[in-house]
Amino acid sequence: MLGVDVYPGLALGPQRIGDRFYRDREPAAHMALFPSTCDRVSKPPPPARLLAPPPVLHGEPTAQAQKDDVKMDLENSSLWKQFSSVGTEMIITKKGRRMFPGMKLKVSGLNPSLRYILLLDIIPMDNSRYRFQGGGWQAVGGAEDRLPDRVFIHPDSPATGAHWQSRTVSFHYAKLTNNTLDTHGHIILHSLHRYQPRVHVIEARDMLSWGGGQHSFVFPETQFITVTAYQNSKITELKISSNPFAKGFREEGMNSKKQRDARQKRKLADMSESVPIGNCDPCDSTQHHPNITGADLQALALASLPADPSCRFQDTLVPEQPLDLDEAFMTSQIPDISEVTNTIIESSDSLSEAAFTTSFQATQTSSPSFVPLPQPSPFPSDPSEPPGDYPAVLSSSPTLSSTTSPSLQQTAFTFPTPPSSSSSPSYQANPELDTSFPPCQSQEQMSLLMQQDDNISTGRNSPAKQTSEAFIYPTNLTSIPEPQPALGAPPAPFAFPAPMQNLSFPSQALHLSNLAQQNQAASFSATFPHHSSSSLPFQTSSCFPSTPHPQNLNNMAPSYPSVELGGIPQFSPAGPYRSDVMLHHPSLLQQREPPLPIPPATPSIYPPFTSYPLRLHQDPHPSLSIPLRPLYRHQHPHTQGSFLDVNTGAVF
DNA sequence: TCTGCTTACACGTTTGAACCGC
DNA sequence: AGCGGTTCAAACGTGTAAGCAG
Repeated sequence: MLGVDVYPGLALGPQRIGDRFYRDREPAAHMALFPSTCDRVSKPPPPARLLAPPPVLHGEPTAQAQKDDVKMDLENSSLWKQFSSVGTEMIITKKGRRMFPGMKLKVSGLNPSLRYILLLDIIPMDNSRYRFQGGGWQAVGGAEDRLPDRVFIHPDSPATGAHWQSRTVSFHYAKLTNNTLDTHGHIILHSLHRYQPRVHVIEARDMLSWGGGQHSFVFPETQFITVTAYQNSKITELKISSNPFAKGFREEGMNSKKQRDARQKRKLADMSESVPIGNCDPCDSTQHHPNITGADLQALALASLPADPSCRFQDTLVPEQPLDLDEAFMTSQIPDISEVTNTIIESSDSLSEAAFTTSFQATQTSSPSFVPLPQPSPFPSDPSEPPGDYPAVLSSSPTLSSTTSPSLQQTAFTFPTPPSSSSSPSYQANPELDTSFPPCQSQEQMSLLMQQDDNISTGRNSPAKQTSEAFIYPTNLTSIPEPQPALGAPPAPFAFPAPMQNLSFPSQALHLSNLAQQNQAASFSATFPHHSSSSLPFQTSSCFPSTPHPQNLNNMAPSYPSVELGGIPQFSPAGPYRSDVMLHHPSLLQQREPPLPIPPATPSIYPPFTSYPLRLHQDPHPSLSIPLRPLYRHQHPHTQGSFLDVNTGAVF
């Protein structure tokens, strides 16, 4: 829908033709699975029937909620927060570049016997393009057109809940590229844009009824700005110090600047062949500075980091965007039909969808723009001083949108709600976060920090203290203005299990819709300062939203329509933090409350994003996928994950 | 001239095949 | 023959810097 419905140009572009199954490192395994884009363009897909908006749970989770209380922790959260405190940059290259830090996750709450598919997708944070100016990132214009949406399917998918919960789930094989013609299936992003990764857990009950439940997780500290070359030297230092592949660039490494300079000098000397190389070269790597150690240099690098751990990225709400998953593709990923079917556990009461969104908290500013950062002092005098943070880019924070779909009128609003301390101990005051980067943090301390991170990954430490749980917000889903069938249209040719009766099954391949340019419902946004009050329970967490204080709620970005907050109980300032889970269940369809009043539209320099749920689609011709599934598995016994072009089909 | 992107480069890490011993 | 451990080389990942394009 992105390419076809929203960006027709993309659908017809040359990159569409090349989209095929692709397995990384084995480009020979290209297979056409879905009809060509042109074919699908000529044949409008069946309408998508959306999941009902989930009920917002208040208070203690219900028994139903507990039953499917899927949680996800970001295990290397502390590392992410280090980068986020500076302003994470991700290199994107034509050939594709891995993310660093990677997404290391711990999943819990899954049904051990059910199968799940884990996906990673990356969505733009706003409609802005950024430039690094004055030591900070500044929005300098409108974003480029949205590129083909692709998702990365974890190579273990589908696997049982027991499998996912027994280990750390890592998406480090996922690659980012700026090549719009990429045929490797890497996730295509624009340079100098701001993105937010999302992780989706999709239940795959069996071949024909996957998608019984769905959970999406967003970790605000993982948002980043894409670059082709690092702009912020602090990010470079952090990457070099923490990425094992970049060890060569550390001070003690052979590819350090000192060593490189020495090599270059030697090279020049060899070329001249006239000047003998002596041992007195001050840049020679064989000479050491006895008083400067690697720890000192690293400490100096760390000291230059801002003392305040707050995120460099401000807290724009992550726009919910749908990930339409075509069953034809998803089932093609299931290697053993019988095995899957044997594991079916009919649970008609299980949730069918849960959406979790979150946002970075915002500073106390009404500026909707991303202004230059003040240069952080390497030796801050007052740790409590509000950080020189990025003012918020409040593209959709929070959003309130509704659609006028004749068949399913739904309302969605998204707002930050930090989890409760009881359910998310990782949000407790964390000394590690509090101290952030002491000016003279030693290498030993840093190593310990890293080790803690490793311990988290290996489960040696209590994740409750070391990990960051995904923010879970009560989020109603926005109905996607899919093409609706004409009245009296024939019913769908397939009957699905009860939990899927309210799903839509267009013929589109696995599809991540971008509705940013569709008719948008009104949105409102607000800032959620994270250092506004010492009484806020989560102020010590660098990247966590703070309580939506009424004053701050009133301090909304002027470019966004206002909303009557009193009509939204979740904005009650007295409300405690808690992680709410939204469940989609057919039985709740009839219990939907009327949509919230749409705030009056006001001029906005940042077009608000529509709130996008993760949508499940079922191919009306599932047989297409059957022969390809075992074929794929046989050809790719050692999978490293699958990339999927959600517009045209799967690429591995 | 400036900004952003591509490419070659050198280095370190990862991975898997080959080899060896039990 | 099978298994486990070690070694080694190729592939891969990384940041840097020069060069190019707009």
